[in-house]
Amino acid sequence: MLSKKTKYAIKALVVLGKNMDNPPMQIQKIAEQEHIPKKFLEQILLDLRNAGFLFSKKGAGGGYSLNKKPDEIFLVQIMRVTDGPIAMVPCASLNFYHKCEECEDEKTCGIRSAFIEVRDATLKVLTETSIANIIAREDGMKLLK
Amino acid sequence: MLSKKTKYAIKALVVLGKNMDNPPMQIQKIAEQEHIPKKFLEQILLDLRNAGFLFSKKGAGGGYSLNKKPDEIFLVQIMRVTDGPIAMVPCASLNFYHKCEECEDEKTCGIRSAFIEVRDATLKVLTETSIANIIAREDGMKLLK
DNA sequence: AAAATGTCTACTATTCCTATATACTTTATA
DNA sequence: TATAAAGTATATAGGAATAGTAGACATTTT
Repeated sequence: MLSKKTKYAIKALVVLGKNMDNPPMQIQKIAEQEHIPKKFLEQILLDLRNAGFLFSKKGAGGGYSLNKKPDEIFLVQIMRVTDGPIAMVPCASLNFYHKCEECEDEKTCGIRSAFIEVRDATLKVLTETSIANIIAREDGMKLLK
Repeated sequence: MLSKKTKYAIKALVVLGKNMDNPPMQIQKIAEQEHIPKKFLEQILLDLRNAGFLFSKKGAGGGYSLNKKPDEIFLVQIMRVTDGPIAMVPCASLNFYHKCEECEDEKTCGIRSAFIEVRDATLKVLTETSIANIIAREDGMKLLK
């Protein structure tokens, strides 16, 4: 399961992706609109900003906006910042690898091998899905209603 | 990430899958062989037994053996017993669905839509990979060494 | 100067995971 | 039939991670 932190992060990025043509949006407003606890969201937006996804402006009329184009921000990037590894076992992780203490021989571990496949299948979707893509999905689904 | 519980569960099933032609194997022996805390493993094996994967025999000469053929036990089934949902967001789960409290309209949620795709990609591998398959991988990798 | 915003650090509460403890039941066999 | 060798079952403790809160601070606009 995603942490709520990651889910909120994606939600915020989607909102800001929809807000591209407007002035920066305040934490307060995002929090209300998406029903996210404001103080929690503050921290999350800060992380996203420090990771380079967001631009922030202080003071009156300030707020947050995307620092990249919505089609240049992918789920996999967000998740690695907020949740860490994508893989389901540490020994199958590309970016957060570490050895399973109990494992005798990783090289011939069938479980690891299987979960590398899982990782690759997951990664394919996560690296292909951008904020722009999510917005497009929503536009599509709203039309169908 | 998988819980250790699930990882240990899979390890135990693999060991027992390799032990098909022999008498039942004791918790103690599995625990030692796989470096799993014995008391923790007891609970896990009990869950697997109650879920129908294992057959157990009490008393001297007792132990655990598989209750199904290794090619009839799939990762997805094990994970659902020990960890629960496969999906990364509750609203995208097939077997453990529940609504995201903060979500306004699930029907047009692009995040949900994307994570249903992730779920399906993950599920494809997990439903195709059996204990027998994992054992076959290990045999294959050992030959290559 | 005052108000509106984001920044930063620390703290707390809660939940979940991992593991352990203890008492009990069943079975084999000496 | 007594004893030892297993599994069964439930409770609980400790720790780590997650979720959320508080408060003081910094910057910018008006």
